[in-house]
Amino acid sequence: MASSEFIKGTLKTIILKLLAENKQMYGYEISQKVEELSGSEIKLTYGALYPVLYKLESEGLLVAETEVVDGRARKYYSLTPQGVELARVKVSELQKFTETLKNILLPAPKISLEIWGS
Amino acid sequence: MASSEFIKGTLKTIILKLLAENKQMYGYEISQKVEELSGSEIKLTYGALYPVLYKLESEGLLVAETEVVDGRARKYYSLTPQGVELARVKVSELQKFTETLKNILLPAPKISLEIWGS
DNA sequence: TTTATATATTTAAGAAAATTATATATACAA
DNA sequence: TTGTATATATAATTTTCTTAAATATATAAA
Repeated sequence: MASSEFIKGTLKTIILKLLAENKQMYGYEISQKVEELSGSEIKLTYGALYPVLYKLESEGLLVAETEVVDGRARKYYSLTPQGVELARVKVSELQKFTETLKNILLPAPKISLEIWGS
Repeated sequence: MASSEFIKGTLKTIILKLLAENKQMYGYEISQKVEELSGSEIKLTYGALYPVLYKLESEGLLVAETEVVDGRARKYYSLTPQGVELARVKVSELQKFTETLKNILLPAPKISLEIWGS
């Protein structure tokens, strides 16, 4: 599983957003969903995904519930009220950040004196 | 100097972009420019900025030239041809990534059966 | 039947990247 | 002489991610 170098710092927010949207998801499902939504551009590594889930759980932002489906164990995660609120804040912050980034990455405005002079 | 957690992974690209745009900049100037362009949202820490500049230099992506201005030393950096090319590629990749992120962060489309049924 | 593929979680080891903190040095204004 | 702004450098630490490997089940193909 390869991934874009740019996810760094955004992973937690992406996970919170997906859980806010879907109420209940398991780890594997989250990684599939991110791949789908990104047109295969972003592929979460499990080594990154699961530790983030455990950390969010330890911080009381989500709760886990294990179920056995088709003979395989699945751990469903869902946001606590604090998790819902953090998702709201983080998504908003990240949206603002991407707007800022856009401004920085915009081609430099080439102000031509000839326009002003003509 | 505090900073948004989201810069992680984008710092190198931001620096390359600014240098591609301005031909010649020194470290302090880069940090000021990022603060200005981001409306003070992003504040680079020097502990992050300078090591990135040294690494880019060691990779042959930029060259440094020290000048003394007003009794203080300044190190001006400018891109090599390889640096110019990498800036082009990285900016393009990051723009694509922000578009992808936007799609993920978009509020979930709420498809109502009632619309289809009415 | 055994091989490959897909599903699903866990975790260790290491690398990369950033934060925090500190040091050094000059100019200038209060 | 004190504080603020300018300017670079770097060490120590922490965070975060990648890479890799282990475990386990279901199912389809060969």
